[in-house]
Amino acid sequence: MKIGELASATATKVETVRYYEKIGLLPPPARTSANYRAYGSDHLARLSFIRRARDLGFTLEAVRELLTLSDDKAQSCEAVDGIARVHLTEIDRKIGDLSALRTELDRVIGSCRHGTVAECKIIETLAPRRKAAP
Amino acid sequence: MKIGELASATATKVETVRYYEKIGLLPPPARTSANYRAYGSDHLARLSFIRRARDLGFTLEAVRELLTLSDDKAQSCEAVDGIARVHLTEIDRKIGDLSALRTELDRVIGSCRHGTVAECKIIETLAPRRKAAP
DNA sequence: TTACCGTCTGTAGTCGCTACAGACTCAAGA
DNA sequence: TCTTGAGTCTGTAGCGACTACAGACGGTAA
Repeated sequence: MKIGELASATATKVETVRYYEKIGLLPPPARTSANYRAYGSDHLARLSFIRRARDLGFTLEAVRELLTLSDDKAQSCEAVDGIARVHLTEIDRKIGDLSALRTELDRVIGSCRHGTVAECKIIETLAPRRKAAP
Repeated sequence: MKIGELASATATKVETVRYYEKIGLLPPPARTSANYRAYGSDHLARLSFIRRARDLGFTLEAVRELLTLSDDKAQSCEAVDGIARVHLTEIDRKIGDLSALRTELDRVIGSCRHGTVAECKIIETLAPRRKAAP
């Protein structure tokens, strides 16, 4: 299959496929006589793996590790589990951060009395001239 | 005050302060005879504003808008409120995405039977050879 | 044949910094 | 006085994960 077909089969942009090849995540495929990339089902499987892992928020570096690990079928999957767990912890941290942020931003917005900028509580919160009431 | 003082007063790195100047977010300050940047309280206030807005997750472009708006004190603060609300929506979207991701990743990890990679459910989920049971 | 895709390579841009390299200025201690 | 060491200067390159071109070539249908 050609790069465009592979790309649409995996919901990836053509440029991204070439990028993955460039950084060594996807092996260089054979070429047609016209120098077009010719992919097989192994490429499709590998790219699907990459995209799925990316969708789950793994970094490309983590994806690279997962790919290496998945190549050694006899090995214990502890390392795989470890990577996933680290990633889960990271996601929990991000959710926590964003939730705190949300609360704060909500408070800031809630204080808006829709007057002029001079009396805008949002601006005031961002740039406290004097200490705001606690 | 010198750049290092300004930086530590706002919990910013020196390089970041210079970066903000370069992209026009912070006006170029006066210079000492030794060509050191010499900041005043206006710079401190403006950088504090920037940092606070950044802490709340606004992009630099949004910060730029907020700064422009906050300069016109007579104007209605509707635009300010609007930017904040758009940002809040964005945060809600991110939290939703991450939560869905968390559920999915948790499911994937929960399926790990700690065997070999060949039978690893995590890898299997990422690279479904055949359709997995629903 | 002409139009219009798709593909090729290579490079530069995105965001928000961060990390150098190599030169300077300044203040304090021996 | 000399010498450290820390701070500052400019400029450039790097990060992650793409994305967007430019300019050339290939393939196909009307």
